[in-house]
Amino acid sequence: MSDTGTISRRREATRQKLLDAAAEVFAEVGMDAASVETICDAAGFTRGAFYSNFASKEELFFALVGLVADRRVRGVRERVTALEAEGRLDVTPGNAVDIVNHVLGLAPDDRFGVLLFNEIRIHALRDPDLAEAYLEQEAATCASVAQLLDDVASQSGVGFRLPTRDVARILVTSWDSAAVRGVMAGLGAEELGRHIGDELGSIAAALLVS
Amino acid sequence: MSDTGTISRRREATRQKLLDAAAEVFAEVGMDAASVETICDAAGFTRGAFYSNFASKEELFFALVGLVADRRVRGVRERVTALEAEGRLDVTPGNAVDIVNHVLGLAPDDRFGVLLFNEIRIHALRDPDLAEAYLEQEAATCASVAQLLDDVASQSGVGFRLPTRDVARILVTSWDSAAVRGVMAGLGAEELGRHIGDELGSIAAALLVS
DNA sequence: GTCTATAGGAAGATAGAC
DNA sequence: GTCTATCTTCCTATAGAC
Repeated sequence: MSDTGTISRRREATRQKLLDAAAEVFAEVGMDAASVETICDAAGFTRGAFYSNFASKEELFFALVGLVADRRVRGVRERVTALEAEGRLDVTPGNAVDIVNHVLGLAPDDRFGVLLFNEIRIHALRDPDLAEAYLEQEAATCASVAQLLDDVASQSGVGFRLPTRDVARILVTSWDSAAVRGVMAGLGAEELGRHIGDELGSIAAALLVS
Repeated sequence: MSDTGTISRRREATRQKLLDAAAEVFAEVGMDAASVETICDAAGFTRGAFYSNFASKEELFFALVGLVADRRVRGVRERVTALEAEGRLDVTPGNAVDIVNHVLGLAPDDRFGVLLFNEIRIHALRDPDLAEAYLEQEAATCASVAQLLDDVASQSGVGFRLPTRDVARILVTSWDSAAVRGVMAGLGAEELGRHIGDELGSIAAALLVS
């Protein structure tokens, strides 16, 4: 049992290292341009270990998409719950941005996350299975944000010009497109965060009604 | 001179066929997964003709990006000019959508355009040269839409809750994200158009103030 | 200008050693 | 479980025929 556990754990660690390395490589050059060997080099293994853990590059990509989607949904959910647990939330045109930014915050400040996310997106556009996972993840994210907006609105006595569900969708998609523009413009981490904040700020302000 | 002209024209036609075929293949499987041979097959040529016209797959991709960006910018500009030339424009929460939809309308209804556009986008995220072209194209598109919004606002005596430049950006990016969601959901041409219209409609309505 | 033929290399995947 | 060796396939790019 100790043996099985150890073996299993080592295998799991290898798998994880391969997934992490793949995430980086996929983000940097894209899934199609990434060779299995490059991924293995980055993870510190050879192709033998790779094929002992994954049937193919595609299978690894699918697994990775599941992980990323899960992490994002769970992360947003946790941060929303944490914020709500803190008690009363003041919302103003000013800090609404920070709140959304913080809640979505999975890599708002780094190029890597944006690249990986958009790599997944383009493949989801072509593959029905991935599309389903992508849409589900986005819907879950928006639902969490909408819940936060509801909560914040009732506590602060403010309202929105649209159903919170729609507001959430606008904020989430605007966040993404602002991040894309920021990365393309070559912004660094902190500039990227500020840039996204600015864009979301004006939108949130316009949709808020007190 | 007739000979030179003919040869030149034939060459140009071949180039164009290759570019069209490449657009389709790139949209369908992505630039990295697309082989030169697949593109040639789709265009009705062999690789010899390909390399006589382009130095590499990358060069063709760059040329294609330029074409697509140009066509989009010019198309939007022309439709805006045409609309303004028609004279007075009534804008209401209802038809604002149709106007934007029509103006952006380069392939609002087909999967192909959305795929190609997003394929360009992901590569622009990784290549500074492409990024510049992409951002320039987006800025030009937004500027045209903003100009239309200005015009429409002054003629209809309505206003927006944000600078028209920001409104334009929100509409353009929302249009894109709605299109992506629509394609992922497997919507057909007419459904896709309606879906985008619905999403933009509520946003436009919320940002409009009379 | 376009085609056929081919060189040369890269990448996915497997089999067996350790 | 991981590594080395290898098979096989596919692709880019070129050279020369037509």
